[in-house]
Amino acid sequence: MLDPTLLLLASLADGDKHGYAMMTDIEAFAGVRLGAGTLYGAIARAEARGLIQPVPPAARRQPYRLTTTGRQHLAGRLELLDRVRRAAARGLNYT
Amino acid sequence: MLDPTLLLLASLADGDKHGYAMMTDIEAFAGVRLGAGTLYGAIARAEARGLIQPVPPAARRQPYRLTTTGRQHLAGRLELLDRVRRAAARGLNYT
DNA sequence: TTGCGATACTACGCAATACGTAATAGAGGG
DNA sequence: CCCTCTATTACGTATTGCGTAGTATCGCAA
Repeated sequence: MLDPTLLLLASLADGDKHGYAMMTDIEAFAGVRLGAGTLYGAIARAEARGLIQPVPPAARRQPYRLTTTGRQHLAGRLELLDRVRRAAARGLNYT
Repeated sequence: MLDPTLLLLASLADGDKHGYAMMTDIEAFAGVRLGAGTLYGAIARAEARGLIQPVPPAARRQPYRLTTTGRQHLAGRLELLDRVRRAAARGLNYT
């Protein structure tokens, strides 16, 4: 309902992060706490789609980095969402 | 992947519309054409959730209207998406 | 007048995915 | 020593996205 992929990519735009760090970051900026299943599922799918890539792990952590594709995908998605926002603004008094 | 519910609510913010009109409207403002299954499925769910309500039908058309709840839901969702946008802008050079 | 594309929706089924929960395990504080 | 936080894996279910097919009306052009 909230597209965890978008949240995940937005979190990684800031810099490399491992799963749990994304979880807390997303909670901080979006106010939603993704469950483990949701988050790690989305991470696996994003990696399979080439949107993110794993970077050398440290201890129990597996950090990920946005790929160029992922960055483009994120930018495209934000552009689309902005079009939706403008469309909604036609009837909604939303700035 | 694109949350048809958001698109549908954004379309209805403009004024009452029936399914097919939403389809063409959404295609116009977002550039995506939702399949019949996607759209009418999302409409049924949005109605069940009280986000939209049917208004008196004309001929073969069943128009819908945003409820107050739906309008609030849309506004909340747009606000959330704007927070995501700002978060993404931390690392992405996106205006 | 018929044939075709657009309009408008219903129904169905599969595949993807969101989401909750449990299990595992190290680390640090009280 | 226990509890909470960190960090991830695994698993089941329910929702949902999405394609396709089917039905039917309408307008228009050949």
